[in-house]
Amino acid sequence: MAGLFRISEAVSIAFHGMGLLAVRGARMSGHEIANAICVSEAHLLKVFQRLARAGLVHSTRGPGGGFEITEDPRAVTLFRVYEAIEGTAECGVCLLGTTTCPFGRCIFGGETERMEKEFLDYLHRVTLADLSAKDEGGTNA
Amino acid sequence: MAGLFRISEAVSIAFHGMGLLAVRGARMSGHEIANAICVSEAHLLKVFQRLARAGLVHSTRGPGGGFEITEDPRAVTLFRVYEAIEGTAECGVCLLGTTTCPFGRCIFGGETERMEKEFLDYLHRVTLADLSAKDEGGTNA
DNA sequence: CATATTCAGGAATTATGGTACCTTTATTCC
DNA sequence: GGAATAAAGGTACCATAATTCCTGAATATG
Ligand code: FES
Ligand code: FES
Repeated sequence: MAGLFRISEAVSIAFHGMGLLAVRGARMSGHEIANAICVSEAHLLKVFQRLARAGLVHSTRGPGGGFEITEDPRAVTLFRVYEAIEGTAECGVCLLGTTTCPFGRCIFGGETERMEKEFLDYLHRVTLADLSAKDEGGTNA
Repeated sequence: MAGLFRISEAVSIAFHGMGLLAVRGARMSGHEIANAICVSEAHLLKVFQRLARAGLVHSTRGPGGGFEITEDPRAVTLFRVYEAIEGTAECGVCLLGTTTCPFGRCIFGGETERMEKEFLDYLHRVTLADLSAKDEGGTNA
């Protein structure tokens, strides 16, 4: 049940919701989105609230309202979505903070840093358009 | 301040503490270890309690007591330390659970799974002895 | 045997993340 | 125009996990 990456349910909801919006290409209400991805509507709403504040989606109130992606999905990286929810993701030098270490240098010797960077690069590279492209049998970076 | 990997402070303490014990090769009290790695003594004690229960260290009470590694450091992988603290670390198929997904297949297309596996492999590969070996030739506290 | 030292275990506290509920805005239909 | 309804915004609450604190038990020492 673990999951080695620090992906909260909130981020997962953001990825899935944004991906869905990108595929549909049309405005959807929070209720619709939550139903489509089988997730708590309350939580999804809160997540999209943050996405809206970050400017990644535009929200419209009232009947017929909902959320729509503001930019071209090809221009929106997963990293921006992640950042909107979790705040800035720095991949530090070490797994622990940079507090004084009993070892001269980091005992992980930069290996973990490299792997973190790899994940970060992935988030930077993949866009919402890539996600929807996957659904059409296409390939992906 | 983020850190992409789900490494709690507890695990970080376990890695550093065990690494230190491996380097020293001698019994150390919780107080000593905590001071050496600049970390809450209360928390370290709690962490080592779990390591003791998992059989990774042997604890001795009373004056002169403390903790010592039970096995050859070359035989103890970081994964076993991680597992002793966090419980079994499964790297699931997707970042979200396996609940119904709006997309036909996982939108991450196995990339994230591969990266999780890579990290897991790293934890399986590196032993406490490797950590101390890194220290040879470097400065140490 | 008294006493100091050190870990064990659980209780209390704090922090985080998720949920429920009420408020505001906008549309639609009389 | 006003009432009713649909939808997002915001706040307060709750659950769970992480951390600290406190008391007790074991062991060495004089
Ligand atoms: S900071 Fe201690 S090992 Fe990296
Ligand atoms: S389960 Fe939905 S994308 Fe992986």
